[in-house]
Amino acid sequence: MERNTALTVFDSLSSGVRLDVFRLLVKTGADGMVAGEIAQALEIPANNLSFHLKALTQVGMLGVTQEGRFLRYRANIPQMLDLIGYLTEECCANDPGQCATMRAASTCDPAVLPALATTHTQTSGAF
Amino acid sequence: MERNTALTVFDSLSSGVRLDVFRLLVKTGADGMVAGEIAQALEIPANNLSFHLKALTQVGMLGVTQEGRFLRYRANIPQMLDLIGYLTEECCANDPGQCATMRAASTCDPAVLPALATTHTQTSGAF
DNA sequence: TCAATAATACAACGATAGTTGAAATATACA
DNA sequence: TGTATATTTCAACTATCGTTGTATTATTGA
Repeated sequence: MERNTALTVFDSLSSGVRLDVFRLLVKTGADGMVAGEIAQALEIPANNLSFHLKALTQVGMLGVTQEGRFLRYRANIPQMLDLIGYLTEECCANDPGQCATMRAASTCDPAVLPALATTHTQTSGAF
Repeated sequence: MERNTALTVFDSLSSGVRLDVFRLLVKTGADGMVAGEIAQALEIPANNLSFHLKALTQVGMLGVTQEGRFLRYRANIPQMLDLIGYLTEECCANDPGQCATMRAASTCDPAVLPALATTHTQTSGAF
């Protein structure tokens, strides 16, 4: 992923409305949701939601398909993964052993995620 | 991770300076870097860098330790993992099979990352 | 103690983002 | 064709962010 893409994506996720929308669509996966359904689920005025859907779509985090007079939005999971890859790039260049527990992150398995916070300890003790 | 924490973290990563700083410190891992080294590496005026270091520290993405008159900054890797977990939460609630290739994301192994973009295809064909 | 260095704090300016209300486009159905 | 619905577009206002220049704090070493 290019630096500027990552910047626009992070910016797109720094709004409460857009973060809620994206996470909702991550959960629905390939099914996606129609704009009206999203507005109803998150209780956001249609025009305001439209503003944020456009922003998310322009940065590539959402895809759209028309269904009659409805617009169906879907999360762009591959781009989300690219973003994660960009952020974690060379994260353990100096000490590969430090990264052992990071391998399991960004998983869909809820059983794996809770363990991360406790198993991954920094050697510096700064936190 | 709480919603508001995720928001402030995403906001902190939506600035070019801060994204560069954080990625640099991710690479140095537990060693971290002194403020002056970061300023030199990224060619950023000291006062401006200080502004962004403070922002990153306040949202918990960086940790600081004093070494004489130097301040050493380190990336908060566990929080980065929490953020990734928050973003990808329940990402495949409806179809666990879709998530198979996502398991490998957020890894430190450079051999794994390039494969993600090609192996993970959406069933919708929207992208 | 005094000078030099590392880093932060403050003030001010210009630029950009988010929300709201009103209007417009486009599709569906009678 | 005409009306209702889904969604977007536009204008305007407020609020917030990032950079720069200047001043300040804190630590080191003579």
